[in-house]
Parts: sequence; structure tokens; C-alpha cells
Amino acid sequence: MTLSTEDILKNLNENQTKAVTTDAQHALVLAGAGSGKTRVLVHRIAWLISAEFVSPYSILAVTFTNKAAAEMRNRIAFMLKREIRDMWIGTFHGIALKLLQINTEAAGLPKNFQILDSDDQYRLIRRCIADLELDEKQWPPRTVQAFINDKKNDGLRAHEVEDYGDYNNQTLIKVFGHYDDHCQRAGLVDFSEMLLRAHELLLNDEAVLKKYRQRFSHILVDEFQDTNAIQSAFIQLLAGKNNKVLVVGDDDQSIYAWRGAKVEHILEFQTLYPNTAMYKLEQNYRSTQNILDAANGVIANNKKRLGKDLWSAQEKGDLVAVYGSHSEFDEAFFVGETIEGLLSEDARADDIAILYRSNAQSRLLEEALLKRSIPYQIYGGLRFFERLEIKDVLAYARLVNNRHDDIGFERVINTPTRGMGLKTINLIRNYAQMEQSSLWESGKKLLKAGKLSNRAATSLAAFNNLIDELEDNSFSGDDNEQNLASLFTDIIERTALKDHYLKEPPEKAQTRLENLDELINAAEMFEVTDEDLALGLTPLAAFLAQVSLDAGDTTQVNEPHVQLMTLHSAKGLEFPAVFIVGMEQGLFPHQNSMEDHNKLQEERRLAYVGITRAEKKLFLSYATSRRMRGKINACQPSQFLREIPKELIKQMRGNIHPATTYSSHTPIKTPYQSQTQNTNDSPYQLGQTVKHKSFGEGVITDMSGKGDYLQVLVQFNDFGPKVLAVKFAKLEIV
DNA sequence: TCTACGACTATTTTT
DNA sequence: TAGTCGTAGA
Repeated sequence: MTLSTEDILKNLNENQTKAVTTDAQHALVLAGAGSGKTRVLVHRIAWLISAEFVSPYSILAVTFTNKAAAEMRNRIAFMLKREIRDMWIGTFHGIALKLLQINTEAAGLPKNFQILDSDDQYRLIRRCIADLELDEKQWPPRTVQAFINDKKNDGLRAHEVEDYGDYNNQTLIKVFGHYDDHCQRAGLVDFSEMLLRAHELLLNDEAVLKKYRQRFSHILVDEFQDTNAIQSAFIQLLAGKNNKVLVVGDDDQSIYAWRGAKVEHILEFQTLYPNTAMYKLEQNYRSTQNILDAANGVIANNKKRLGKDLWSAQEKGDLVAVYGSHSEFDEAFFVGETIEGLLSEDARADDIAILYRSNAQSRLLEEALLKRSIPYQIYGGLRFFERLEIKDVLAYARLVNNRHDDIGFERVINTPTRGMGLKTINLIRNYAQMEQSSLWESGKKLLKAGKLSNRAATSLAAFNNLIDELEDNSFSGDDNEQNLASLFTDIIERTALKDHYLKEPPEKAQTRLENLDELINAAEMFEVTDEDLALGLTPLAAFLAQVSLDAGDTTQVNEPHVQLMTLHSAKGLEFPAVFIVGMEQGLFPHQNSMEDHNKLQEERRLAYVGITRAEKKLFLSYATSRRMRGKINACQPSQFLREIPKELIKQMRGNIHPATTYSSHTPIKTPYQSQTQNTNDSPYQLGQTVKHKSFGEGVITDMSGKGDYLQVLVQFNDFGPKVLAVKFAKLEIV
């Protein structure tokens, strides 16, 4: 049973329909925030399969995150009422990895090549810096790592990086080369390498290129504004002259230039791909008109744009609320109180999101929510498979999978400590380097040659046996199939890792053990696909590969929570009510981005992303004083606030036009403020003279917040106006 | 091998 | 300010 064309096109607006049914060779779909971007992709694929009878086998759909890939796959299956097996849907990295796994030899990789995640890469780079006898102080590993990845993202290998004759640059190139040599010898592939190598595979192997060009007659790419040079080149190469490419994206939502993404790819798409039809999706189904107008007002200040104007068929809705607070405490208080108000009306906690520019801002907000017993959840931070205990167990598993996995070896050879100190490890390392062998091999040889101390020899032999036994034991039962869950259980028990974590503070240990249980669960749930089997991967190898590409979503949804996250991680999400906090010059736009024109534009796009997350209510707040890096700074409201048309703003407190902020002697009366003052039961009052330890005497001229969050504005005789948190300031009443 | 202390640093993050 | 990291010393 096929889906009728009517079924596919119903519920689509005019431009969406045009994009879905396009017969141009290439299509650029400029999809504004909330305009049904994913919808167009999903319907387009359904259209290709059901109306144009394109075989799913010939379709390649690429996204940036696993989440997006999974969502797309589900929605297509739901629409077509069947699972689409032969179609490739995945992240750029996932697709690249698949190509490498199928064409291992042509790609110049060993059969059992290993994937390095960022942390592994970092460790290896540190080793390389040490190998070359460079000083880490002078060559910070992070800088070197960024250098290598930047170059790879631009499609360059060490020998291709331009050598300006500059010592600094030359050294970086040297480390890059050394690192790549090491990876090549050991069969290691980092994330950027995956893309670079897949690209090279197509570029250098005509037969392979021909095969995939013939196969993928239809290529679709999501979030095209986020592609970096190598990703863009990859698509172009695969497309060749004849295949059809449809990309969806929004130049106004390009917020990842700092990690190699180039807006130019979407801006220049029509030049790069002749015969391109462009479709603009400007009707927004998410937000009220006022919110969209605010977003439009801000983004209009950017220069390099393809130009779009979002509109909504919805009502105008509430005005954008702007709150000027005295301090970050006051701001957190405002957010907490307002959320409490929303919740007492009709909002659910998960209708609400608090967005900020940098993670450090989350703490006070958390405290404010905690105080009111409002459930919340923070996005970001360490993800499941990046946690230390998980990585430890996985490192053992990696060794079981492949004894020559040096990264795994280094990680666990002395974790938990088994008397293999730095001395022994260095001995093994040096020998390995001399012999060009893996650490595992080198250890064995040293052992055989009796070159290790007694203690080291005993424990290394025990370690070797342990790994071998773990592997043997993982094959259980009559079918002799590898059982992952029992392997992991075995690892945790027999390596004494469990006892090792139990030595930590109870709370920490508890979480670690819980995570390990979770890992065993994940292993139990893991199913080897036919594809993995066809590639000749063992269950363990397949599991390890999957785990390294998908760091695991730690967010478990049970009761509704207020969502706290950075503006970056909010991309693609939507909420009925959104708070954007810390709207101040220097924080948002961030200090490091304010001088540079391009960076400032990216900050502005970030503001645009943030504003367009809101469906119905949008609250923007700033503080006129904020403690940052241990220092109290006076802050100006963000320029982005002033870019929102005045008539859309309801200023709840303060004034975003800087001249009149802050130092006035008369407190600003707002409904919000009088409300909090009524409930103020502190000993301090307006007009009161107080004494401060270092600032001396002054008069209280404004107050806000209550309880622990009570703030006062004091005009000090000798130091001028200062905002102080009463809880900390220890003011004496004179 | 573990602990303690001093130095250092401080956007955004997916794979 | 606060958290991480490396090293010195027990």
C-alpha cells in the first residue's frame, strides 16, 4: 500500500509543498525558525519514495546530531507506516564511519580501527607533545588539539598546512604530523579524521566514488548552515554532476562558526550548485507575532543575510517582558518568583526554559529554583558515555576487543592502582616507541625478556591474564555468542573497579555505581544489526563503535522540570515560556566576541535563536551589576535589547537605555518591586544610614528581593553607589 | 600512592 | 570566586 500524494501534501503550506515536490535538480530550502524544517525533509523523503518511486536505497539523509537523525527516521516510518531499511539516515560522522567500515582497506585503515573521542584525542596529543619534548606550558594541549581539528575540518593534513616559516606555526604542524603518524600506525580515527578520511576515500578511489555516486541519487542535508568545509566538500563530491541535492537550513541560525561551520556554504549554495531552486519558509507556527517581530528586529541588524521575514498567523500575544535587576542575585530571584507565578497559573514546569550564554550562570538560577522547590533539569555537562567510570570500564572492554588499543591500555593499566607506577609505564612506552609496537605487545616483550622489576612483572602478567580471561569468559553458552552484559559485569567485578570507586565519598560512589548499572543495561539492550554482522564486527566492536558516536542522552523524563540550558543547546527546541538571562554587554554578546564584526553577528544570531524558542511568553533580564571571576562589574544592558522595537517591550523594571540606569536616588517603582517590598521583613529600610566594613557609611536608596536575596543600593559617602547582597555585606545600621 | 596546596584559568559543543 | 590540574612531599 502506498501513500497517496494527497496524504503527503496535506497539512503543508504553499511553500512547503513547493519544496517537497520540487523537480529542480538542487533545492535550497531556507527555513526560518519554527517554519517546519524537519517537516519538509520528512515529507520530501516520503514524496520521493511514494510519488516519484525513488528507491529508499538511493536516498541519503544527513543530520548533525543523533537525535535529529533518530527523529527523522521515526517520522518517516510513521508516515509511510513502515520501516525504511535501505535508506541511509545518519549524522555526518555516522555516515562517514559507515563508509570507512565498509571500505576499510581502500581507506587505508586496519580492519579493527578504533575511534578516539575528544578526551582520548586530548590525552594522545599530550603524549605527542611529551614525545617531541615540548613544554606543555608553551604548547597547551587544548590549543594544539584545536589547531589539529581546525585544520582537519578545513580538509588539511599536516603536510598541507601552509608553513609561513613561523616557528609557532611550524611546531604546531610538527605535532600535528607526529599525532597523525601515531594514529595511522595504531589505527586510530578521531572525529575530524572520520570526515576527512571518508572524503579522501571518495576523492582517491574512483571505483568507490562511482559506486556511491550511482547509489545516492538523492542527497538531503539538514541544518546546512552548520556544515564545515570538509562536510560541504563531501556532499559536493558525492553529488557529482547528476545527483540531486536538497539542503535545508537557516543562515540566521548559524551559531557554530567557532567550531568550523561556515555560513558561506548556505549563502553560496546557488553558486556552488547550478540549477538550484530556492524556497523560503517564512511562516512560523511556533511563536506569537510580537515575539517574531522582536526576533526580526534584532536579526535585521546583521549584514550578511539571505534575508527572511518570519510571520505568524497567530495573535500578537504578550509583549516581551524586560527586567533590569541590580545584580545576578536579584535576577535569579526575579526568575524564580516569576516562574512560581507561572506555575500557579496554568503552566507546567516543562513549559518553561531558562536560557543563558554560559554554563557558569546556571548556579544561582538553580539555587533560586531549589529554594522554591521548583523541579528543574540542567542540560549539558558530562554525558553518559563521557563519565569517568564509564570510560574506565569501556577502556577494559576496548582492550578485550583489541589488545593494541593503546588509549585503553594507558587508561587502565594502573586503574585501579596495581603497582604499575610511572617508571614501569614509561619503560613500556619507550620500548613500544622504539619497536613501533603497541603498548600491550611491548609490555609482553619486556616481561619475557625479564626487564621488569619483580613487582611490576607480577602485576603486568596478572593484568595480561585478566584481559585474556575477560575475553574468554565473555563467550558463554552453547552458541558461543559474546554476551556484552556479562562481559561488563565481569569487568566491574574482576578488575576491582567497584571497590576503587567505593573509596570515594559515598554520594559520588553511589552515582558511579548507578551509572555502571546503567551501562550494563545499555549493553543488555544493545542489538547487533545485520549490517554490523555483514561488516564482520563482533558484538563488542559494534557496541564500542556506537557508543563512541553517541555519547548518550542523560536526560530522563519523568516528572515535568523547568529546563536550564545554554542558548546553543536550545537550538531546535521550543517552549511556551522562555527566560533569557544575563542580557548584558560583555556577557551576551560575550566579551570575546564584541570586537570582531563577524563574531558579533554570530552572537546576534544566537540572540535570534534564543528569542525564537519562545511560543507565548518571553522574559529577558539583565543585571546592572554582576560578579564575574570574583570581581563585581558594573554592566550595561545588552545592545540586543535595544535592537528590539520599543513598542514590543514591556519594561518591568529598570531602563535598557543606559543613561538613566542605576544611580538614581529615587527607587524605581514598579508593580513587581512594590510587591516584594510589601513582604520585606528585613531590618533595613529605604533612607536608612548603614555602615559597611570597607565602604564606610552610606544611605540605602533602593531595595529589591527578599530573604537571602535581599539587595540594597547604597550611596556611600566615599565610594558612590554600590549594590550589595544583604546576606553577604554585613551592613551595620547606624 | 595518596594528599594537600598552589597555580592557573575562566564561551558556546557535537561527533 | 571556584573549580581543575599538576607537583611536591609524606
